[in-house]
Amino acid sequence: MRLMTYNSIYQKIKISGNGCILFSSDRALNDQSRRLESMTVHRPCANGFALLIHSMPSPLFQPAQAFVSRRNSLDLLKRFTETRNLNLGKAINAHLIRMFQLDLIQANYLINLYVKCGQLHLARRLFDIMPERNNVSGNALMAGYFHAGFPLEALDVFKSMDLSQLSCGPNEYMLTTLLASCAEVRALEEGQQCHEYALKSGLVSHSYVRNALLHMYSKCSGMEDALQVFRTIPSFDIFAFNSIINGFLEHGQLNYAMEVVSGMVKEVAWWDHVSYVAVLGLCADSKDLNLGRQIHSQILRRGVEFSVFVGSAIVDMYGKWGDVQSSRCAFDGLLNKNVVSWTAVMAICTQNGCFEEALKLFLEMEVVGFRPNEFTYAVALNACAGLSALKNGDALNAHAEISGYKAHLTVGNALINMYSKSGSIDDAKRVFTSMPHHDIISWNSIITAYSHHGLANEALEAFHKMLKEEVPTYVTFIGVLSACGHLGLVDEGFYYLNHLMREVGIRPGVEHYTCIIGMLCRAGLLDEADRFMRYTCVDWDIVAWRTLLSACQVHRNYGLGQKVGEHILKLDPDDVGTNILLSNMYAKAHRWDGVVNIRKLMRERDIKKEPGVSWIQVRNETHVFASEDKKHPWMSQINEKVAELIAQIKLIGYVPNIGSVLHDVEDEQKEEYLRYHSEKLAIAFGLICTPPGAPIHVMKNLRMCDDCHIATKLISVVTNRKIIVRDANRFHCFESGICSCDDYW
DNA sequence: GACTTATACC
Repeated sequence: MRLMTYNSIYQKIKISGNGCILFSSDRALNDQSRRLESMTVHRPCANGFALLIHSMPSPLFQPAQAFVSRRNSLDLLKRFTETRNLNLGKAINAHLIRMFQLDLIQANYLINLYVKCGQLHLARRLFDIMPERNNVSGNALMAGYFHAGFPLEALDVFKSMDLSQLSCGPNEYMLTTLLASCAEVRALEEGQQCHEYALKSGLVSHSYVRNALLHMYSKCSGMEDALQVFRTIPSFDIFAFNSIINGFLEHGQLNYAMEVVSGMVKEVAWWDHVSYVAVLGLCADSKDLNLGRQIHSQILRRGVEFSVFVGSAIVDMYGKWGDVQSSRCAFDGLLNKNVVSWTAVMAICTQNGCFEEALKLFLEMEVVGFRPNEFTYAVALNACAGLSALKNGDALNAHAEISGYKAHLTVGNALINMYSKSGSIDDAKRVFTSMPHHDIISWNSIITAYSHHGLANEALEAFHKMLKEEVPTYVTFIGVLSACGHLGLVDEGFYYLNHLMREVGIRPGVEHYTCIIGMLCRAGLLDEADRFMRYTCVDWDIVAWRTLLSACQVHRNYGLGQKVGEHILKLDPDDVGTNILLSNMYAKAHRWDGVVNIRKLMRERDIKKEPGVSWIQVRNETHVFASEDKKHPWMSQINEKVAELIAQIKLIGYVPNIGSVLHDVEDEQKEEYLRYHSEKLAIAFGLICTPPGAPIHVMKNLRMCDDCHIATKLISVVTNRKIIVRDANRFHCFESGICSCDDYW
């Protein structure tokens, strides 16, 4: 009877091609056999094995004789690896150890199983206690580390291995993994050693090894080395072509990438979805709309595997062309979405200024159950930065902290940017100091942040600290030179421009030269700035000229201002900013004929001044105020507050700047107009809605007007509040009657 | 016997 049952179980499992396990306890046998008999045919092996193995620790079920044939154990391990069945894999592991059956091959199978189930620590533990290891054991673990994003650990495993254990040197598998890890950590020297070994051992003729070599060189060194390997490939190899295109793409050598693609066109039957991803990326970067659309339709026509990779690449391509609509459309049509495609579409929205849309997508993504990753947080924070949405940014900060992503560099960097653009320089600084590591982006972000907030000394101090750790970049010097401008450090500015930049090999661009113009202007050296612009061989843009014009307005140098203004209007007669600046300048000089003239020209050319709008976030809601806006539900309270504030600040010297009002009306009415400037309304609303002492953050789409600037300084005194206004140009931090811009903006 | 290469979001 007992034997029959054994046999029937054995046969059943054997017939289905699985394992064979025999136990001796009567009860166990009866129980198990009954359960085994009733098993469904679909997963007899897994269930049967689980029942038997799981019963083993119980004293009732002591196996008198448990047996898994070696062949069967390997079959089971293979199956459990394919189905990622960690528990049964562990059970076999326990069983084999108990039976003193665990040999090298089985252990290698197990390492692979643990690796594939994402249990690197288990793989590692097994690896460490193995009495004997070979190429396969090492490589299974190394590949595990590599794929999990720990290439350094993969290299460490290799270094820690006693190579005499390998009967021969590393085989083609291990060499491939080694090269891939070197590529990832940009270890050129080690990669070259691998190359030498590959040549000596003859493994270089192996296509995997060759492709890994090619990829390693394209990552760690120039494309020349990669091409040398590429030329040794005897026949068309899609892997190699894909790697070469991606290499050129990463090095920004788009023309070469395009050449390779042209060469691939006749082999188009062999393209795989990675090729499509690469070519779509090329079309995105080179703005080749024609080819991009062709490729997109070809993908649809040929029914190319529409992986998340291909989908995200299409979303990204349309977005990089600035076509948010098509990008969004492509995204909505994706059948396979993942965090990356969601993040891609959010990034596209953010890059094209659709910040609210990006934040909406972030919420939607969570609703449908995708967890954001570090890139998602970075993108969402950038969207907040674009909106100066401090509250949302704060919430995201907490969110990222809870989910453990705050420790990532990209998130830290995005937080610095968000806090800085939202007017909270203290928080930006706090994030920067609390970060365990800084990269060049972190440094650039904090330097630029200090600069924008007028904290030029801090910016330069950070810059000098940075020089001890990192090599400055193009962006670094924009922050540094604008800091020099704030401090009036003309000599230092020129030193950085002419010497330090050359020393580190950065060619100054128009942004740097514009900082120099700003610096000269700020120091009152308007004629020098004008001369510098006329005699330096720089492709000056409108922004640069407007910097000079704006300075003429501030310094009341109307003669030069008129000359510069006319020059700009020759370049672009429709430039709104210039027209407004000129008209303000004429108004300041009481040159009403000039004002009327500009307004007439603007009317004729149908140039409309963007209406002034200010906004403020209170308790997660954004309240928008336009000038002379009467729509806000709290308007009567706001008006009352404005009147109260004006009365208070008049006592300490406020005189309404009615000279700046262009309307052809009585002075009293002009004063009335000034009261309804959008920033005053937003500030008053902020004061009503926030507790005493809380800082007020207001954003404005245009440059803050002179009258509001004076008024806000005084309001910061009478209310004892810090008021931070981000206008079109910069931040103004009003505190105790002083503004961080030193009245120059 | 088992283990290996390239791709999308910052």
